[in-house]
Amino acid sequence: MEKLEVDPQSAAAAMPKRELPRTAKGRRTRQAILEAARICFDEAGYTGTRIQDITERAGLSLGAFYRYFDSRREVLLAILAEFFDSLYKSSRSPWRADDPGHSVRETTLLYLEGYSVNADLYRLAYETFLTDPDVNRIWDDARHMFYRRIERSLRRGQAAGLVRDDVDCALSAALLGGMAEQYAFSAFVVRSAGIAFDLAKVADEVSALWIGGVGSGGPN
Amino acid sequence: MEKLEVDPQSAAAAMPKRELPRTAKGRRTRQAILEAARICFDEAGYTGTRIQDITERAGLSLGAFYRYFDSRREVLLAILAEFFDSLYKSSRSPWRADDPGHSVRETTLLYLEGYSVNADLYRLAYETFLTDPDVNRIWDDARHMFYRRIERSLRRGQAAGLVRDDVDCALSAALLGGMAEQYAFSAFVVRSAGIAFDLAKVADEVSALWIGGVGSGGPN
Amino acid sequence: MEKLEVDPQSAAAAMPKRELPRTAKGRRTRQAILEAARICFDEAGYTGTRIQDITERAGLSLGAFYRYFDSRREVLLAILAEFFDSLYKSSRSPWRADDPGHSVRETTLLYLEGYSVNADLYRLAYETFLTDPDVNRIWDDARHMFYRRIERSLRRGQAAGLVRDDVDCALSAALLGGMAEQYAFSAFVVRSAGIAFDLAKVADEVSALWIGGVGSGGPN
Amino acid sequence: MEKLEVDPQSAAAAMPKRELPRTAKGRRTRQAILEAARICFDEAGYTGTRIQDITERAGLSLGAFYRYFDSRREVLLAILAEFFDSLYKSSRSPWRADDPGHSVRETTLLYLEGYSVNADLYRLAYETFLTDPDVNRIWDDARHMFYRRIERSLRRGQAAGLVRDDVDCALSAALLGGMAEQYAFSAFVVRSAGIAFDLAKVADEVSALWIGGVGSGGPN
DNA sequence: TATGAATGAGTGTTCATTCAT
DNA sequence: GATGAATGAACACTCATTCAT
Repeated sequence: MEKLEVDPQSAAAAMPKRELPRTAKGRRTRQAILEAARICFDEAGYTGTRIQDITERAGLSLGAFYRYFDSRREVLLAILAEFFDSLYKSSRSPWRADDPGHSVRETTLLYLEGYSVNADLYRLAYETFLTDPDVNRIWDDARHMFYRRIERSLRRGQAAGLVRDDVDCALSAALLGGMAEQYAFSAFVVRSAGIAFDLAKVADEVSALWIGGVGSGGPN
Repeated sequence: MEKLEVDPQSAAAAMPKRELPRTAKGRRTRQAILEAARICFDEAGYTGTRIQDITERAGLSLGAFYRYFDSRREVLLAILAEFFDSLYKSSRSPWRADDPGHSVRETTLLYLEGYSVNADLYRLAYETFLTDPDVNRIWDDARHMFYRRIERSLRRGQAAGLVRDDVDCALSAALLGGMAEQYAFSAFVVRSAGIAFDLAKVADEVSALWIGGVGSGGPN
Repeated sequence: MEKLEVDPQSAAAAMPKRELPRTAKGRRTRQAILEAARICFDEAGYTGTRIQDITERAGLSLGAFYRYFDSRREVLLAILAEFFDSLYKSSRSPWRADDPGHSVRETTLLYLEGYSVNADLYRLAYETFLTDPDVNRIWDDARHMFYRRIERSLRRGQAAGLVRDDVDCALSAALLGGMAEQYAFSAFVVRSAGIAFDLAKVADEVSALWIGGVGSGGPN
Repeated sequence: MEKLEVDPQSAAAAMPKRELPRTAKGRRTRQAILEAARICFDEAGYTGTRIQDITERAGLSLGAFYRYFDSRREVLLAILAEFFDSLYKSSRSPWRADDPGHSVRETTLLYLEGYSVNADLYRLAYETFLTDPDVNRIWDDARHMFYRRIERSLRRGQAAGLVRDDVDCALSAALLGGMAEQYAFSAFVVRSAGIAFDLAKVADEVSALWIGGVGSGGPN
């Protein structure tokens, strides 16, 4: 049943792939460019990064870039596509039906920690999604995969009598999921001074709000 | 007591003010530039808008721009500062202590509607806040004013026994407020196909989650 | 009857005209660029001329170029279109029906002299017509206007019994016209050492071949 | 007497020869490059062809090119030199002194057909002769060999009383030869829509103009 | 002999900004 | 106040050529 999540329209699949370099040296160079680009984007932002900045950091000449990518944008997409793709794959935490609160806490904590570690990529996505339809799409796909997982949990909860019947699972999933997402945004992207809590505490609070918010008041 | 909200660091106040034009004609021209810029930013994004695009749309020569602004960025800040400033002033909906659910619903709906109407400005903020510290600051200020209002409500609720005592009001305020904000983001900025609900229904659901999430189960 | 020659598809008319500069200064600058370009193209060829060469020779900064033209190619077309257009207008030498030999000599001499004076533009055309369809077209149009004039003369000659009836006027016009054109090509474009005759002598010989070649042997 | 035609300055002889590859495989590769280049030049023009285009079409790596040629220009010269050299050798059609008209017709037709078959190479020559002195020279040499053959015929004609004594043989040869050359240019290089006659008919008309143009009116 | 990775000078083009009118 | 011409730094991208394997 989980197979439905293997979206054939997945992020990476949609890229206009230029075939990978044949030699090992070429593959190493391509990788070096990607890594250098990620660092440059993090330091100076996407707009603030020139192609030459990337190649310089990678210890390459300017021209080398164009053997592997057509444009700065293509690097951006390669980086983000791979990242969002990895989210598809890695977002598997076991769900304990007997203890939803624990599961929510666990999932939320993992999510926040993952976000924190990759905050530079989220920042990159925020900087570019408005002007790049492809970024917008692959990111939104990832987001909805995340929401759909919550939605399925809510439905299971309704079936088990743990979740109120009047809850609209799709909408609530977006709202509940958005809670953690927006928190991460404020904390790790905006880096707002006003939002600096311990992640475990945040996960606890999210879990409490969630359970209370949708819970039937029945056995939880 | 509301005086605390009159932030001396308020958005508009922080702008490096060039004094307004003396003549009425000058003021009209300045305004025309601002309006043209907002349209251009909406159509082509901030990065995609050249100063000449703005003056052309305003029916002016390129040189005219520099009589009123030093740079495109200054226009951006003038537009966003004024907008976020207006949020400070307009966000006053009466709070009915006897019916928190109604108040949350009402406030949320107003928020979403206001977001929807000014979605172009939120988009503009999303495009620029990462590369422009001033945008980041004035936007984050506005956001926290919003969160602090929620926080105060929660504290009042705790005092009245309506809100569980173990709720961390500051954190929960951010989480609950973020729920609506993230929804608006998905719906009006990302314009995600997967997020298209009736705003009233969203407000209802937000209210339900909210009340359930923090409610003491006592008289609500 | 001559109005038929006013080809509405004329060269200059087909150009994607960017409107001329409004101010006198602007018009002078545009003209300076055209003149500088013509010299550069003459000295270094079209391919050997960089846009910066043009602006430097015109005493302008590089950026100035783009206020008046979108590309080097546009300058090329402006120069050649105007030139071939002027050929349309200037190619009017009176025809003396009583002395065709004289008329041919006269017309040929004018043609060769005009070619010689503008040899740089013909060279420019030869360098570019194969890669630029517009150059090919406007030049071919000019050439055929030239051929059609000969064709009309031949038809008049046939009507007057001066030209053999079995002469195919259209084909012969191209062949006879081509004689002078190819001579000019060798002499002024190729600058072949083997082709250096006095132009008056060439005109004489062309006339003799022409009259003999198509003449009926009747009263000429 | 024909020895005069063995031009010691002959085209191919003037090339800065890099010795041919030793192995059979090497010779095949070199030939493959030449053939690929000819096709590329035909399809995209000389300017529009990159060295990589050539090697790709030849099924080789980019680096392979430099084992056989130093530059794109050298390939160009190799192709054109060989072609114009072959013209030297092949342009031998028997001359029937008793029937000059037939001979002219025959020679002209062969010339036009040969031009038509190798139109791509003539186009290549037209694209490059202005910027490449070597192309200019080897082509002009070929052209003048062609003219000199006509000139000799005219002299023989004068000796035989078939050609008017006042004809300047050298000049007339260029003019008469130019007639066919210019026709071929219009038809096969410019590909002008206005010039599409049957080649046999063109040869007929050329012959008629030629005989009439220089003929003494004596026994022809 | 052949490969394909790497180089870097060269050039077109954009666009914020200044300035004379 | 307004115009539009002029500037020039900045950057993307190309491609002939070299070289290690």
